[in-house]
Amino acid sequence: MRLTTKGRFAVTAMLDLAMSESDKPLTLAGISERQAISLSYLEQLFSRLRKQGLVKSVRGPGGGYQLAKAQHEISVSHIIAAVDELIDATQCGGEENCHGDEGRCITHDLWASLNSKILTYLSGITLADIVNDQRGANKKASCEQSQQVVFGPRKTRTAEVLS
Amino acid sequence: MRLTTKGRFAVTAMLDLAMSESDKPLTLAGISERQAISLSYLEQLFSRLRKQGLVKSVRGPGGGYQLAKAQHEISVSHIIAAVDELIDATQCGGEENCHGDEGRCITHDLWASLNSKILTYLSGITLADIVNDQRGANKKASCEQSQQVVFGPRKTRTAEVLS
DNA sequence: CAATAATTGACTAAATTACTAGGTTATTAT
DNA sequence: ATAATAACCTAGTAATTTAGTCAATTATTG
Repeated sequence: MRLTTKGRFAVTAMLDLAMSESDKPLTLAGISERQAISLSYLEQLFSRLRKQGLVKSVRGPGGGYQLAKAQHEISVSHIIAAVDELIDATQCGGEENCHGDEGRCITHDLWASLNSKILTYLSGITLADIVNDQRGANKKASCEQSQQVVFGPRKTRTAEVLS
Repeated sequence: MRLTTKGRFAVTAMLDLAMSESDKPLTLAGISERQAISLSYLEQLFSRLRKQGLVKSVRGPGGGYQLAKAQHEISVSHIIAAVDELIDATQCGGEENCHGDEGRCITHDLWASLNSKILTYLSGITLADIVNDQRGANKKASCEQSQQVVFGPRKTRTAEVLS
């Protein structure tokens, strides 16, 4: 399980879909504009999301994308796994290079254990959870109050507007 | 908070240190061999880990690295934050592009909220937790506390094996 | 038919990852 | 002292991933 900006884009786009009150499909062009993600990049992401059965598409005028399942059935881990290439956590491949010396793979197992914990955690968070959480605990959503991570040196590299 | 192979390398290397019974420092060459990570790459990672105060170094023969704190004081999020560049979660930079239309930044906030929850979760898992968990000798399950529900109702979905 | 919007594929710049090479210091053992 | 050790540092580089462009095609609607 990786957690990169690519997955963040996908989650953000899916949240955009989830928050739509309309039962009509939303166009990628609209998502692109609202979330400031390039249209072509969204096309790549939604190609994977569709193949994984997370969204369904409607072609032609009035078309677009809709969630293929209920919000509470789509977890964050589903979305991230759909757009990320999956890599094997163990460098040794799991079998071959390990039996030689005993200590070799212990930390691999430790990481795998942690990894599955993270995966379990993220698979327990659905689109419905996030949307409800936001609607309940928020009265005035604006950008100013987006909480920042409080670790390490905050370099506050202000994101350039990369439209 | 990003979760990449780079962070995984760092966590793996720190686990290697954590599992050492010896009170003597461990060399990067040893970690490199045991964990199959290139020595020079480890040097880069440990340079950051040292500057963040997670490890301490001893130079010269018999030297190497040791944890700078107790195992239960070093969380996974500390390690990952130490080696990763931190990026701004909001694309708009926080101010400029947002006030125009209201819907623009809602999902940004949603993501930021999710992001901080992941961070909270990972900061609740320490090296001691992972090592104890692996040794099977844990009755405390200190990860359980941070696993308590932050969102709404949670369906404990078993993690699919995709990593 | 014309406009819309998904779908596909090939291609590219930029960034990040993972690693190599070659040095310099500080410390220990001989 | 000196030689070996191992951290520390700088620069570069190949491979991969990210993020995006461009150009076509296909299906649907009006």
